[in-house]
Amino acid sequence: MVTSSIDRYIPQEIEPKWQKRWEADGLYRSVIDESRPKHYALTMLPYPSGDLHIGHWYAMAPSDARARYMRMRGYNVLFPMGFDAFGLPAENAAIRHGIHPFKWTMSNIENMRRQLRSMGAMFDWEREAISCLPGYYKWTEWFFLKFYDAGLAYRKKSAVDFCPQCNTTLAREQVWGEDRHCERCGTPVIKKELEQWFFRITDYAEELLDFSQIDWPERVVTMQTNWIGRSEGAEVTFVSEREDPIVVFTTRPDTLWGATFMVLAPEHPLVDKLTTPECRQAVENYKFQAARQSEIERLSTEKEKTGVFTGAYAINPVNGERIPIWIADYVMMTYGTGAIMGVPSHDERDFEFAIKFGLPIIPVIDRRDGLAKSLVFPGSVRDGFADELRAAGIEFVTGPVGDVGEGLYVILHGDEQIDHYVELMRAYLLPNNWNEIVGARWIFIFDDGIQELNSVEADRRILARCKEIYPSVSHNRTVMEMLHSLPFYRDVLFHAEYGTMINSGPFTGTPGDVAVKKVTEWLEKQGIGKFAVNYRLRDWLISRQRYWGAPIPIVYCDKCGTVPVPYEDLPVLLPEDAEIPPSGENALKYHEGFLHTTCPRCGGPAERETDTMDTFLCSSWYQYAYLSPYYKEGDPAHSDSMPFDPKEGAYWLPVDVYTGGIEHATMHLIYTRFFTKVMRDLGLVDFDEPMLVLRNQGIILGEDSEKMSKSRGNVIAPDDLVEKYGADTVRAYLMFGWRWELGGPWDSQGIEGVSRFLERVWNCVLAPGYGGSEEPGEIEIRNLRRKVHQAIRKATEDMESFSFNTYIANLMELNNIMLKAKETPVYGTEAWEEAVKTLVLLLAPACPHIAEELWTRTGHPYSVHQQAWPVWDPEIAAEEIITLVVQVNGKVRDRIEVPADIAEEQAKELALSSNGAQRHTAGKTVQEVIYVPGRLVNIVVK
RNA sequence: GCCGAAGUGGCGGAACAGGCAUACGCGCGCGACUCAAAAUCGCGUGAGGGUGACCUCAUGUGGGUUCGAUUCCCACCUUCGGCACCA
Repeated sequence: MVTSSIDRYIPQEIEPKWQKRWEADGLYRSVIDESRPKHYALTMLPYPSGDLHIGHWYAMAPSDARARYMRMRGYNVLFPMGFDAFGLPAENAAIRHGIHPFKWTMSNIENMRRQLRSMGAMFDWEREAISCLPGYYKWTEWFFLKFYDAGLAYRKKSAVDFCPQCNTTLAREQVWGEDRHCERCGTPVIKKELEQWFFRITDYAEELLDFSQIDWPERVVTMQTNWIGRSEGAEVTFVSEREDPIVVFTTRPDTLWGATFMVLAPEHPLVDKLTTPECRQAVENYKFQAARQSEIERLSTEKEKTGVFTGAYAINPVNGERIPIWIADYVMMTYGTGAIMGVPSHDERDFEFAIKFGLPIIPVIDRRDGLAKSLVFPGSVRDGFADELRAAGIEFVTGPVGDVGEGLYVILHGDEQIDHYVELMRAYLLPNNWNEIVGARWIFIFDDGIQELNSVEADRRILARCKEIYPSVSHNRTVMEMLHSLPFYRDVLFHAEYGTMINSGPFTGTPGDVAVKKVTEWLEKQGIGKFAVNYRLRDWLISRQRYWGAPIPIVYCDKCGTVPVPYEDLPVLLPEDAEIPPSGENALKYHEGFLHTTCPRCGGPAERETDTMDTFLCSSWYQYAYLSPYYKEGDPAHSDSMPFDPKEGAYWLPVDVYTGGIEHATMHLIYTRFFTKVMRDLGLVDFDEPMLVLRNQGIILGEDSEKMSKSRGNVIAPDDLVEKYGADTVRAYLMFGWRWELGGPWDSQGIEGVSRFLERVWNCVLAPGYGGSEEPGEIEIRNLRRKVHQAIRKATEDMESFSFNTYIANLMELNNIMLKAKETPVYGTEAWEEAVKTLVLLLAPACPHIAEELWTRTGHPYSVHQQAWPVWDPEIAAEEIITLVVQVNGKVRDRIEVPADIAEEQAKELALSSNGAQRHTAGKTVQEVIYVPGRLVNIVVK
């Protein structure tokens, strides 16, 4: 079996050899085979930037290994590859090097194909799909028309995010970070009012929140859930004094009685109508500022609230209170109804706004913690008050109050204490003074009685009284503003928790856990509001002002307006002779031949839409494109065409396992789910989710633990590594070095270890071993077989759970044990042959080339990649002798070797009589003996 | 601020479902081979103590549950990621 010449392991020789052979044989061609179960393994397609980097390898090589494992498990596996080929870098290259985006892209693809081949992955190249080829983007355009026909594509003028560097609008998902920068180039975006095309992804918001059919990582589910941002509440209709209904969305209808003002977004359509002549100028100025502000760079840290009064008033529908209507940029036109009710007592933002502009703040929800505070001003009470407090067990400290002397800072807990305090205060308060209790209760004690802060009216009354007594508070516009000037009170002036309703007319006393529901029901009955759900998710802005993308198949006709290009005329081709302006503007806008066309409806002159589609559209359906790339059946296309071969779809879909980076959690991974759900509703597929299982790999950092970048000079180039170590070593190291989902810094010494491992495997399999004449012992043979079968079990479990690092470690362990056995008479036995065969088979998914070479050299028929995954025999894998740990009071004191099937009583006996146990139980009483079969005996002593 | 993930030797990391912490690899030390070095092979390698058998401590920190906790619960600290005036 061993070849006579013990060649060295030279991956550079064997790898290209096998790659050629596999390709020539079509070994990885995946065709429909009803006799076998299918497995569609998909890994995210690369953008053809020109070079495959180590991150691509890290994503693809382990994915390939797993696809190969599934194949050995008997599945008919589809593992395709393609290129997400539209996008900006191609245009930038065109500007910089004067090379056409198409040429640039295709030559990059050529190079990347070579690099991908060097990986030795089982890609089925006959299913390759490139999104910038007309045969592909014809279908991307077709999807646009289908969405348009279904009412899911619409054009709207609105303020959208625009990247000045990329010269194009962006979807909300593509604007990242605190400074709201472009996901691609990092430039902070600006706002622009533009007519843009949108996809109605919000129609699917509710369904997109349902992850019950898919096994996706928790963090992706969480990110998508947060991104969609569902919140339940109510829509309530307020009416302006001039009878204009203003609808607000609130999650806290239970705080309605505390709404003391309204705020509209500056762009709200009612603003112009509501604004009174006196306020018009200020409102106009503010609107202008607000629009401009988003164009200036946003320094978003703790922006102070701004806003202006419109001069108009609305009536609070629950209590008839007349409340002012303001506009402010902290209210977004894009969320809810673009208008809010201001409840400053129970919303931090509204509180801040009300304090700044002197709007009344009335608490309407009780504090659940019962905390209240009171500041006793110096000289406001008779002597002995502090002693009374002490006697009553009331917590307080003495401290300076401004520069007027020593006061008492009192902290109260619960109604009983507060009532007692009020009593004391009434007895001790000196004439012409007042004292207030703030927090759990809102009580103002004057020398002639007490007043509660329970309405806007009370606010005015109390404030007037206070000003009378103490004129230096005269500048305050509300009671809360006055209280707010004392830092002691600040943390109890508002709270956002649920609690019993107070100061809320007939609802006063309603407990917090039912308040929202009760009020909502009542609102519905009254016809002034209704239950409502809001989402943070926005419709998907798909227009891009770029040349290098799939054209939006729309023409604009003076007579007929917006007219979709007929299906039969697809694709709308990108003109090849377009000149990319150095400004980076859209070349299509200046391409007369493209721009001017005839209206498909009336035949008159018309202009084409020059915006192209977000490249995320191309990648939203690529898993379907792979089934039958550039599908020709529907040529010319028709509304009822299929973008892929339904026979292929019926067999392969949906994707069983999807692998890729987490950075797409709220972009590609939401879009493709949306696409699939629309496709289902259009009757194109019969399932709800595109990918059943998703696993994310982490990121490989440079050796300096920093993100790899050319400027840092810490980039690891896979081509160099393949040249030095061979692809198998690179693949195995990428699987071994880190927890796959976490990634981490590259280690150029770590890969040496894996390289040594493969050399040891080579030698283990091929170099001659024991040459003596002793007969092998039965126990040694059993031990080897046990290890082999345990290794099969472990390798299988690890592959199932994507635990690639332990999968490799397990093979290293097996190899280490085999290397020892090799120097014994076990070498050459049947058990040895089984071990060698198993090692090669288990290694095949990770290191396909060396496995194929060793397989052939050990006399097996080509190909190792058509072999079945080994099966372990539980009986052979079972341990006969086990090490039983002997603990005394939970500490390991001894280890004893016992038969695996030892009886409990016997195990306990042996444990008790063991040296270690004896040492630590001597002179003590054994209280309990715990036996965990196969693991340990724990002796509890006292 | 909110949401999520992760903290284990010098390093990457392992540990079924609460049961031997540190598998596997890197690095390091010693040894063999060599005139020498590299490569390779062998042995050792969490910290501290003891001549020794052994003992004590150690999975971010502090508590708790348990016969027993890296694992479960509570609080906190650090790092990373996402969101961010979302009503």
